Amino acid sequence: MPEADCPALIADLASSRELPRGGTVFRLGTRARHVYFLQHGRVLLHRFGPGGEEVVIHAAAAGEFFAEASLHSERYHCTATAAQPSRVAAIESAALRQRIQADPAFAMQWVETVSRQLRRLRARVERLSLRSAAERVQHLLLTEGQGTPPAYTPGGTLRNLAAELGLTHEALYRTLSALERQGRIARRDGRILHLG
Amino acid sequence: MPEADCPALIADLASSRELPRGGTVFRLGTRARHVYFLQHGRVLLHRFGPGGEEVVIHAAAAGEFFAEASLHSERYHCTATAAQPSRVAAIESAALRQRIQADPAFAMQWVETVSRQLRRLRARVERLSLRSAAERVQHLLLTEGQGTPPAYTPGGTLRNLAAELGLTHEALYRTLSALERQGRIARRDGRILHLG
DNA sequence: CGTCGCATTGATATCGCTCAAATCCGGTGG
DNA sequence: CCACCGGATTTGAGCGATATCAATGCGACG
Repeated sequence: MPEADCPALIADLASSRELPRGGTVFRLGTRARHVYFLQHGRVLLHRFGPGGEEVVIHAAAAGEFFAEASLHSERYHCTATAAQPSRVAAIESAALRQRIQADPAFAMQWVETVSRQLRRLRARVERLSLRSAAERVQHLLLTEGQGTPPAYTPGGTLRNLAAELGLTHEALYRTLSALERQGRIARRDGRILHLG
Repeated sequence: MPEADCPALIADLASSRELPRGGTVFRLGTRARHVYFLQHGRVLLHRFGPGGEEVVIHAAAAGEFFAEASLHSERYHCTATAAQPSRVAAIESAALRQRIQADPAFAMQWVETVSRQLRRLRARVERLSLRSAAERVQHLLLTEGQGTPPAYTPGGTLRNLAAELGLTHEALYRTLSALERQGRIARRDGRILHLG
């Protein structure tokens, strides 16, 4: 099971909380006291439409911060619940805000943390805008791959990867097989290599 | 033509530059001297694969910052070119970094700017992960709509909206018609209303 | 050893893409 | 004022890629 430590940056401000499946991290309308870091599991941020339909705004994955907006907002604008048994680190917004204002070097690091996420997310949006499964896979390899030829190591299972690519797992399996048959990618011990 | 002013926050650090279609904003590997704000037009951030295939990492839209990462990076990791005649405001990274470190209130505002983008982008990723066109439209209305019932006003044309939703314009037109026929949405003077 | 989840492959249905054409609209120039 | 043009909007027909449903093998784990 992947277990991500809260970045050293703010480890001293964080306190961990364990949540069962379905557990609530925070609720819409309550005071925004904490920013969170997901150590493991899966947390959904969602809202409800007028008719009661659930709308997922963000599915946080292990190793990510979420609800950073509570730094700048009085109350939460959505509800967060655990879709799986999860462990979250809660960081007091006030303390974090305080430190950003008091420690310039820390402020830069926090900006960097957020900016990096932004960049990755933009690449992901671009990837999801591609129409074909093969294009999405190749975009992933070329933007997230390391070394030459670009090699990508899925963080979790291929099923998870499929979800991240906006595909069903069946579609991803088939696409990988097809690309491999065409000699455009290769798979070795869990990694995916991009060839010409 | 939409013309976005550079946020007052940093207007005094910015200097505008006009670009023809195809003009280069910055190139891969050159020194990361500026962060940019796109006033109007369209700028593509892209990289090239081993075989020379272009990979678009981000398509910046009017009113957005781009290349914020140059605050934390020595060199640009991609190339940016104008896909249309565009106007960009260039903000010196060094000056911006300087101000973040010297002015705590400014630092908080910059963090807020970036965090807000992050939140919107996450919602967009979630939206693009939905399989059906109707679901994407309703997600858009419920997450980006204002008032009750939620009303959404497209920034540009429906064609542009279709691209943002990862659909062809034909698919979007048909989906809107179908939803309207089913009484789930209504369209009045350019706005789209979500009903039940 | 049974169960559970992941990986994989097959068959079929469906939704959205592609190509095509008609209309509308604002702007432009004669 | 009108003819013309380009781009947006809208609707149609057909096809293909991906979702969906289904089944199997496999490894981990209790």
